[in-house]
Amino acid sequence: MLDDRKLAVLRAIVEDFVSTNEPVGSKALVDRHNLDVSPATIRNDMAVLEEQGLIVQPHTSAGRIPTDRGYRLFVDRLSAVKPFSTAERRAIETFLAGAYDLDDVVMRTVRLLAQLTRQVAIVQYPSLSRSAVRHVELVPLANRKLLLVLITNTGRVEQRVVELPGDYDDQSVTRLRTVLNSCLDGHKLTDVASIVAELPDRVEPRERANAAAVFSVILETLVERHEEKIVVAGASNLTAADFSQGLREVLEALEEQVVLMRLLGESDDESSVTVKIGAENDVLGLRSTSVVATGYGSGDRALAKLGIVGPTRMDYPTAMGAVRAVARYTGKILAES
Amino acid sequence: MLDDRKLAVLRAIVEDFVSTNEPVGSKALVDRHNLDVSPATIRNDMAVLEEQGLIVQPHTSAGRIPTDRGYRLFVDRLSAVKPFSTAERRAIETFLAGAYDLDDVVMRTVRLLAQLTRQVAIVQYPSLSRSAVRHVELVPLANRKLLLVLITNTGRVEQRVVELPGDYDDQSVTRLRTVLNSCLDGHKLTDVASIVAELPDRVEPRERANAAAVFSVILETLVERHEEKIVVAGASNLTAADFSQGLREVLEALEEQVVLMRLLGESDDESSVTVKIGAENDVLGLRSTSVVATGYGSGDRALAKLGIVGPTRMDYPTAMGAVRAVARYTGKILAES
DNA sequence: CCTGGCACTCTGTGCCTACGAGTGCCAAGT
DNA sequence: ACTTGGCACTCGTAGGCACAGAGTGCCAGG
Repeated sequence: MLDDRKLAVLRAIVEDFVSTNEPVGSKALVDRHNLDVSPATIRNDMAVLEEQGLIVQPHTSAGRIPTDRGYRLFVDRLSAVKPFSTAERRAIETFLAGAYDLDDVVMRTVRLLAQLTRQVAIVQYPSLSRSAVRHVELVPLANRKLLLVLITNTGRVEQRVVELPGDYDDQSVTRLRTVLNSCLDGHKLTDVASIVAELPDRVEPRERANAAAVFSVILETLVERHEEKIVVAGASNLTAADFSQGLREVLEALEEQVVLMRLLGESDDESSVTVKIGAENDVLGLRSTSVVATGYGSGDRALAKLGIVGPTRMDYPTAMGAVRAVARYTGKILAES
Repeated sequence: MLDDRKLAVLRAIVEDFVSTNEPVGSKALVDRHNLDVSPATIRNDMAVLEEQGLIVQPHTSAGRIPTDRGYRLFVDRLSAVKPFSTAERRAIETFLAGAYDLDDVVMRTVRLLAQLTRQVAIVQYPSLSRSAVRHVELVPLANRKLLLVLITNTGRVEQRVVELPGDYDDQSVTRLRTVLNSCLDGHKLTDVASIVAELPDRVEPRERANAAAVFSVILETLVERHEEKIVVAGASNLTAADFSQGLREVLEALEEQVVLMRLLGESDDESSVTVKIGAENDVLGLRSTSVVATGYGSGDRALAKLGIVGPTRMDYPTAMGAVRAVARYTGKILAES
């Protein structure tokens, strides 16, 4: 049904349309690619491709453009991730290596990705739920108030103010700090909930009220407050692709943390680059955009995800190459620090 | 030269143009406002206003639109900040009061401001240089590495990894922590530089190398790293005002921290609302936008600034009212916490 | 100083035509 | 069975033109 030449035609249509942003006709195809057939033959092939729902023509007597399904087939079977040259990879690595703390790593990553792909880049902070506690700190702030600082092995610092039901003295704070550190240190954040549940036994009865307040804030911070932090860069790149009137909706969607989480979160395989095309993103308002994403991490396991958002008319091979390369080197940097 | 009626005409032109986005003609003016004169009279007035550079016509035989100078005069002499109703103020207050830490306060503030004004909102984090040290914490991370955590009285937490030249033991870290806290606690960040300069005398000689590394990072963090953090929200509101092709440049400018700093930073008076119109912002690419900004703080002194960015064609009285109200209540929340 | 009248200058719109790109289909060739 | 050339058909785009409408500037009169 779809022989090799028809697939080649589809590939050519996608490539031409991506680079010119104009519907591509049969004559232009045979000229620009060295297909050894006549335009009429191509037209027949095109008719079949259109019947399959892989391409459409915007209006009668215009060239064809790929549909979401067409892009999907292109990505799955007709294209390969474009690898980066060694020079490019070295540039990426040195740029990221200049970062001096976690915030800076994430910031540099998202900007780099936006610049490389000329799309909107989104990067999720290394996830709380997959990292481990490295240190817990309690800082007396004022009467009946403590600042709780949680430091993870990914260098992330979480802070919350705790309001205590009763007064405290320095000794009790020190004791509590010691208990927390000895019990939580090195444990995965996912296990913290069950550990904290058993902690009250290890605290003197008269201090339990205050301790309980601290414990509940820890749980809130780590468990209930699932909103992972996500940063965005390169929104101005959206103006290049003419979204006619959808631009507003795209910008609005990109400001919603929840939407970004869903965009990144739905992919199953964490180590490879996944592509969601057009309506495959069931986010309203992003029906005409594609998402290229992957997981990244400091070791073998993925800590979080990053990716790009752009028009469905996108240079997928290059975008996938950039996402993969950036994810790899960001993970490397995180592992080293 | 500019009598009362001419000023009233200017005011009417600004108001009409802001609400309709169409050049306003003499006939429409007398209809919509109750000026007891004929259109011809208005035309004469308009000619004078145009001669003064306060209004222009986009093309011959079109209505007039205000120039930057026209808006300037309007803001300075023809309009009053529009106060918010008590209901609105209560809504603002309760919305902000729900925040549970500094990040959340800032996040809520910027979103609120964007929503109230339907413009792009920018909020600067409470400035380091005007707050005081509340606590310094040193956390052993790995061999020859410490995590330095600085906590300010505005609830802001700064973190940096310190690479030490030599090994350390727990005791030396504890001593250093004690010294730092006793010397820096409660001092303004602006004074920290001079205090730190004298600190080496209070450290044992064999620990000076490590201590010096920590001191230099403190200085870097507080002094050299001037990039104050700024958050932006409501970029999608830019699509409502049609910037024709300048949209890309505006979006690009809004992603540059440095540009945002300049936008907010140039106003002298910190307690009142300042307005920069069009080319008064000497930032390239923001020539057709206006900035309405003010300082906000937890007490009598301003800690940082916040404001909005929008097209010069903006409802200034309402925008100024919103900026003032939000600044006031955000400051109040910060003072309470 | 205000007002009504008048001529003038634009822009925007609708309509028509011509043109060109591109297709679909068919009959003929390999 | 597939490919090819030819041909008619469809539509979107661009240019030309006339026309209406909005708005102005100016002038003479109140």
